[in-house]
Amino acid sequence: MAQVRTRMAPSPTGYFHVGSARTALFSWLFARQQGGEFILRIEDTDRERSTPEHVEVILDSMRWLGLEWDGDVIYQSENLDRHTAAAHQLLASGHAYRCYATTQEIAAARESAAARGVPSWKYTGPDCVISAEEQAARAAAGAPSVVRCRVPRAAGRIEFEDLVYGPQSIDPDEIDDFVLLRADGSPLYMLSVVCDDIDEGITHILRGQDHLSNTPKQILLYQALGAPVPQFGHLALIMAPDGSKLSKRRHGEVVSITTYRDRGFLPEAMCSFLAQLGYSTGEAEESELLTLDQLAADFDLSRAGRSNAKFIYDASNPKQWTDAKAQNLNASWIRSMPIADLLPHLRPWLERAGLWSDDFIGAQAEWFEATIDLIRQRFWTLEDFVVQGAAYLSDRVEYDPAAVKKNLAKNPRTGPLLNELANRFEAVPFDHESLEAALRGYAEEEGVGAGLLINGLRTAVTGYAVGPSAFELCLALGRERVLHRLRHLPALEG
RNA sequence: GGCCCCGUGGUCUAACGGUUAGGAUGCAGGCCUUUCAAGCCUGAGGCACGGGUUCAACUCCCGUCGGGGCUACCA
Repeated sequence: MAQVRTRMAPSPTGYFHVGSARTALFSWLFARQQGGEFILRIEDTDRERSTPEHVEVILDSMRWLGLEWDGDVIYQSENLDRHTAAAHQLLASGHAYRCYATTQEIAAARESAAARGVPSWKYTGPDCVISAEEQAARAAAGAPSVVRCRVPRAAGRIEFEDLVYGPQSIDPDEIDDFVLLRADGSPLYMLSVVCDDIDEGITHILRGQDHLSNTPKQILLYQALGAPVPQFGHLALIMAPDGSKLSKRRHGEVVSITTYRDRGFLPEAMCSFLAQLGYSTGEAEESELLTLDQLAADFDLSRAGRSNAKFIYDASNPKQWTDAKAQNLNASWIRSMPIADLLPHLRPWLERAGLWSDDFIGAQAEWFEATIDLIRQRFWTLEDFVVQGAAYLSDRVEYDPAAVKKNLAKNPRTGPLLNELANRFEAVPFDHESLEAALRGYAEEEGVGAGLLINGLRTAVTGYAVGPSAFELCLALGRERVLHRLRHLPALEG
């Protein structure tokens, strides 16, 4: 039994599409589950778009997601000679032929067929548009020609078993004698993919459902080339909220994997989200927070859905910039994963924001971890650690205007009360019980609700209206910072 | 237009001939009360439609409608 080998074959477009990421994920999981290999091939034959930068985006995205590939990255552009050689082999074996009809002539034939009421005209042979004599004349005159695949129309329907969609059966008369080589001799996608997949020994091809109707043509090519036909598995597509195809052009950054990385997503969250789009993790799974290893362990293509999944977001609402479920999963991962696993993801963010200290993994490690654990319970992205988190990890406080207004500025007494609260805090042991007793006692003394001071305290020392329990966070912040911030409140306009 | 694929609450999904159609997310309300984009509880919300087959259909068949893909000398 040959070893399973899957591949991901993206073309460098300048971004890595979430749908591509999902295909890559499924291919990776399948290979992993089968104990096989997963290959990455860059389909860089479109010179315009294939810049090194564009390739890097793909590699970065794949690495970030944790989808490491086996062996070196393969570049399709390096195999072009083999693709044209394959076309010549097909020409020699009679599986392909030269076509001298021009695109205009073919279009005209198609139109007139439509005018005659022929529902679907196909290019079905060398002389279906121009006569054999004319072909010979053009050949003799050295006219340009393309190489077309000779679709075996008498061989009956083309059949295959799709790993996701089940049995497929296509009438060859529904397929044109498709072009293999352009007039300039360059190979087309249909030929190139098949050649590369044969060369790389790909056994299972998982890709978007948009390739389902290309499959019969490719099967024909495998057969004509005398190669074993791999197994195909097509994955339902990810659609935009309005049901249209998700595209960078129309839908923007939300479709790009690097956006998620840059906005503080955890790759684990992205993978578990992608895995749940159009796929159901087994009933045995209690949690939706599955790691790649857990996902791979019982990966089963039969649980892949056949209907397209919508990706719901609202570009006009900052809180819904991407799918709510994705955000929820990210928050869940951030809040529940072992601190030790979270740290490697968090550290670069803190470093970039100038919030990192080596003491966090040294002298202050215990405090640091406890603090992270405390504040992450209400965080949604890694970015939260450097915005709201700054107040806990440094002397920097970012005051949220709405919070200041609500908890500090609204009641004119708040400021002075908090200033005095600093003195009360200074006079007692710095522990939860003492602080709470001091605050409540002071509130009673002044005839104000404890809530006024508690909420004011939270905003004064963290900058935000929401966060952990006020006393707990004071302990995390430490005596000096709390006292200092209570004595140096932000400007209270309005 | 032709060929192909799909159709369970807003969204992601479970149930594969007999369930009060389950879960998640989102939404609404409540609790907590010192906050909430936290936590806990409750609630509203679904089998696209019409025919069959069957004692019995979300589950099987046909049709309709709806959505999507492909239909290039793009990938």
